Amino acid sequence: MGGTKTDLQCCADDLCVSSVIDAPLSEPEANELARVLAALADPVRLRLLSLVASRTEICSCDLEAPLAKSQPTVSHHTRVLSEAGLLVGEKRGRWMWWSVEPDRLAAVRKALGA
Amino acid sequence: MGGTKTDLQCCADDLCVSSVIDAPLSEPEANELARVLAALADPVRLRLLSLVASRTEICSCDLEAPLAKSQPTVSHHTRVLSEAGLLVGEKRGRWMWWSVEPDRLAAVRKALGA
DNA sequence: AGTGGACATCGACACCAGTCAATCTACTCC
DNA sequence: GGAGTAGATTGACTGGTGTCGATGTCCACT
Repeated sequence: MGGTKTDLQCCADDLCVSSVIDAPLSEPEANELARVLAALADPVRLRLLSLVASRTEICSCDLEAPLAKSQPTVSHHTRVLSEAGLLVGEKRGRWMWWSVEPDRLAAVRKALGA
Repeated sequence: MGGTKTDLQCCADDLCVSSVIDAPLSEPEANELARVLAALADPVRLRLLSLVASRTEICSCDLEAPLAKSQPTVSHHTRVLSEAGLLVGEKRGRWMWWSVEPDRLAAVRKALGA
């Protein structure tokens, strides 16, 4: 398993060559962009992302209470977000510290029509 | 059933008061944003949206071939996108003409962190 | 009025995604 | 080493979603 950030990127930090409204998307471009958007298209994950961003760094154990979700559920959502490249985790001691990947979110915005 | 664009908008054209990375989202904000993102999080709908944008206006019947989907499936996807406020349809004669709602996409970008 | 075409709706199917209890793994501290 | 804790993983359940054939509805044109 590992950090499967993305296999289908066209360019370095971009999700597609141009934006959705600029030119018809190819199927691979649409698939990859849809993958990242699907990671964002969940209320719990959006709140999780905004919680991480609000502190620049946060531990998994400090997410359960504000999200009102069980530990496996929180672990599931952090995994989805990190596999989408939106979150990066670093294990320090017993704790997992999460921070946002701002470039990735910027790439989504750009793909959605700069 | 009418154009249920959104019931939870905070401001006029915004999906949330500030962006995801600026402050923790409230649950209603997260729900509404997730709804729009879910409409975008499908490869077929992304390609559909980019097809409509590429011609500024397109008829439903001209979407089946490039998308390689059946007529009911195309109808389903246009419905999802229009209920999310991303597409607007106008029936002229026998044909349904679709165009994009650029403000709505801009609101999504803004919600994703200006 | 009747025919044909464009689109919406319905029903059914398969597949995927969110959730949590239970369990496993790995690390810290005594 | 042993106990306790943070987090990942597994398995099962449930609800939602993409897809299409069949059918319904509305419009245009003869």
